[in-house]
Amino acid sequence: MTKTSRCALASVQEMLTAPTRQSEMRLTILRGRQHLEARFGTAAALTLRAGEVFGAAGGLRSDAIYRLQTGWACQYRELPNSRRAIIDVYLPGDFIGLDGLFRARPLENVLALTLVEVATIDGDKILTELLGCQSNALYITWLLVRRQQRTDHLLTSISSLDARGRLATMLLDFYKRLYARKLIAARTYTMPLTQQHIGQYLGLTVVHVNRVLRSLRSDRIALLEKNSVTILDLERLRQLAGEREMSSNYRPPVVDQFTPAKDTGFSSPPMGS
Amino acid sequence: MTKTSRCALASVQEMLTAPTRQSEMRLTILRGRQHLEARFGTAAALTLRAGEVFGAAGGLRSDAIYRLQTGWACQYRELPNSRRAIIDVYLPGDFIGLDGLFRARPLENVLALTLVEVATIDGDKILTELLGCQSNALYITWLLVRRQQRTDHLLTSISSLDARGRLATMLLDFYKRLYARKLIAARTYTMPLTQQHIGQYLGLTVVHVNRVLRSLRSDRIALLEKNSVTILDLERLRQLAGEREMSSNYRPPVVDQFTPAKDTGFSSPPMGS
DNA sequence: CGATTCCTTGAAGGTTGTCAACGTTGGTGG
DNA sequence: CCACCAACGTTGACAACCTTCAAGGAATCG
Repeated sequence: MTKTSRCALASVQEMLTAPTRQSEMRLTILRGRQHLEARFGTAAALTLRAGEVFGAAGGLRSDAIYRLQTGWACQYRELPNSRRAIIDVYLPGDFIGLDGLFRARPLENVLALTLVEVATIDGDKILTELLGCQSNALYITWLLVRRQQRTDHLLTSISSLDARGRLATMLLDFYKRLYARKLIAARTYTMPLTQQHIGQYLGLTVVHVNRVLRSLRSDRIALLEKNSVTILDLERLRQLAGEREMSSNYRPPVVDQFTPAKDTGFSSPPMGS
Repeated sequence: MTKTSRCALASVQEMLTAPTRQSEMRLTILRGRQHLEARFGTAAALTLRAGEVFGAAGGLRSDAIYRLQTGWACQYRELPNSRRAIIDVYLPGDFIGLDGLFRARPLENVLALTLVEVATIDGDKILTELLGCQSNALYITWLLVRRQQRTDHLLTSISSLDARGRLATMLLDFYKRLYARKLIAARTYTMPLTQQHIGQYLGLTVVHVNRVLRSLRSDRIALLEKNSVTILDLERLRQLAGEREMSSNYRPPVVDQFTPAKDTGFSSPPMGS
């Protein structure tokens, strides 16, 4: 623990960097995940129909925490315009409302996109309590950072790609997230967003979303019909989304280390052609 | 302090809502803030010139935490396009790199926009350590949520407003943030972003930013020249930004409760005409 | 003083939004 | 079972917004 011993190790750590140092942190985070899992395991489950708003139903307190067990949901913001912007889409396994400490009212702006089952941890100061334990705090921080990264990604996509690129990003994104949780195995998935929703998510009009989807279809890149997405040409989709070309030594980022999947093991979707 | 007395107060708390219940949490968070302040007080200060990238200079570890003491900085993302999207702008007083736990390398994508002074807390597992204390964890969570809210706001603005609206949002935003920290008192402030940066921040081209700025000037709404912003017609600026009209009982949101300002007291800018 | 970066302006063309109309689907009640 | 309705999807024409290309002016720094 002396200053000198740490310095002596510095160069070694430099070379090993992440793997070793992270491994102990990983264990701590995993403990946090297990703890939160256990909490949600015994939690009251709530069912919402498509179109219902979280917090409107049920006497939920302002700082409840949710975990989406099945179904999709989204968070939105409204402008006096009567426009609506969708800022995040939640998939099965996602946590919702971790920012609840700083809300005044119950979650008003989260919408069920399908029939949805949510586990709810209610309580007056639940977050404060959870943050009292280091491993929980680490896990919650990790979850908040994940959410931030999703938003940053969407923001980048919207502010620097055209409609085609944004659509490609979105389709790819859902694919990766679903795959990482073992919710799909092939390049097809059901996506309950309506074209209206897609427009609100990507900052486009319904009409234009429709046009671009058609062009993606006619170019045999991707297919969306009846809530079902099929990726036909992954490589071109990635190009459109502005992702870097794959080199031989490319290692896809591990995106979902700490979200429990149906099956443990690898967590990156097959990206090869 | 008995359970019954708290229950008896429940209905009263309902009416007062936030103030009372939050007050104890506020104290905890404030302890966290003081703790972090103290940490940064003794921290090494680093100086960067405009255009320099954080983490490039100095042997900073991957999970260092920064606090911007003076100057502006921004965080960006790059696309293979060779395009660049600015996803957040940091003002004096802001913390940078709290998501560092989950980075592999030192902060590469934060750029000094001016001459910048940053206090740095370096160390192998500094975040893990900080999260071990409840009040720190609460404060850090609060900071992460603030950052998320900024991003959400920007995202909403970009995805549902035209260029005029986005510019208005940005000008208003900086105004509010600077005002809340007592860094300005009037409706004028210096803003070191170049029009190129503004374009990258709002998803527009330089040329168009220039044109829209000109139109805002000729409509006597706002003025930007030589890194100096002057808000001429606050009410119209707010309308453009899509903010709700002010009603008589409108209470502006308190945005910056826990960031130390030059002076304690109120923290919402004057919004009246 | 040159060189670089930033700002400014015009003209042309592409992308996206608006408006309007119609087709399709799914649910509901007679 | 059919008629109806509402929500969603689809298509065309046109206008508005924004980008691209190009070139010149202004400011800043060595």
